[in-house]
Amino acid sequence: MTPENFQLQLLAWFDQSGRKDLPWQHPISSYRVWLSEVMLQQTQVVTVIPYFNKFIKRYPTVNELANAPLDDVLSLWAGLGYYARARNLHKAAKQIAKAGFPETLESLVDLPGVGRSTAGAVLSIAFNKSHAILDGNVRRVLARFKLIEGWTGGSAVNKQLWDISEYFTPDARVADYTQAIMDLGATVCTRSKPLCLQCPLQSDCLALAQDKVHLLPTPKLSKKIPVKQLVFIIATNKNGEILLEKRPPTGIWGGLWSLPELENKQDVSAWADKHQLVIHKRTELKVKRHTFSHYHLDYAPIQLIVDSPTNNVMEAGLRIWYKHTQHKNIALPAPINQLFDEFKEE
DNA sequence: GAGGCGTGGTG
DNA sequence: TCACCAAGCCT
Repeated sequence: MTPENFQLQLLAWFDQSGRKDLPWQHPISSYRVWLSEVMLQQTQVVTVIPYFNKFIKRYPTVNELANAPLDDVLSLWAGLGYYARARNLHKAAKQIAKAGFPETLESLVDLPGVGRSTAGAVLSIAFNKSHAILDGNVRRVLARFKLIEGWTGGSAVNKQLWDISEYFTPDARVADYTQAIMDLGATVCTRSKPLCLQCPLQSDCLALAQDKVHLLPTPKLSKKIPVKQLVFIIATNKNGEILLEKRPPTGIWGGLWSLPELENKQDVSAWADKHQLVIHKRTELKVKRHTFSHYHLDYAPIQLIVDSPTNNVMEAGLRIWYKHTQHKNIALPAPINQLFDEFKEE
């Protein structure tokens, strides 16, 4: 199938069945497309929509995002995951505010958090410039259409797919084309139960012809992920406030606020002594599991009712007493938020 | 190249 | 309950 034919079929399908009412499509701007593409990294559309709307409401322009404190940005991002994206977004916004919005592949990839595929998406969708993308949807569509076997993350297969993606990317109507091929992957050429009978490319799809659609793209060999254990301290003072700690700027939940952590529950009293807290009551809650992409976390919440001396100066900026029943404008990891929600019900 | 980095939905 | 998955990027 020629690229022209491929594009024609895809665009005709898009005009009929593509998604044209996503929040970042009205209106289209470089800032809105960039923001949405970063949020959509490894994240589904339905999850992103409310976060995108919150961000646009709070930060209508990139300048307002650039001038916001990182803590505020993280608090809006809380729950969306992969928090390096928020930290990079903020850093990139500052660069854009100073130097203007980049309009070339090289300058876009220079932004933190923007790789080749995100850059291609911004250039094609926001500027209608002819650049290819290779996200999960496009990988799946192209791997099937051209019957490319082998894990698509491997360098050889990866290069092959980029070449194919560039080969099919048109000069005209690139914005629609890019949206079209992603939409096709998201709604027709899905990982499980693909709707091949509705596909505009079915007549030339090699995987369909050989009945190998369900085998492609080849999944990565899965490894067993480890289990880590720790104790979360829920220390509540007489004002009903809970002690929170600021996490390091990088690593898991980087830059967010979380509960103090201990390796095991024998360390609780030593921990309390260290922070000059007198324990009045101690309750061990049921162990729960939170699963990350790369490990399981089995955490045992231990609730402590404590007295803390007046003027108990916490390390500046790294510890706070937090009223979880009130304002929520603080960045908490999802499982911590869930834990607090359970408390509120009582 | 391989591993770190979230979360919620699904079968 | 559990493995797997979804619009990747960075080190």
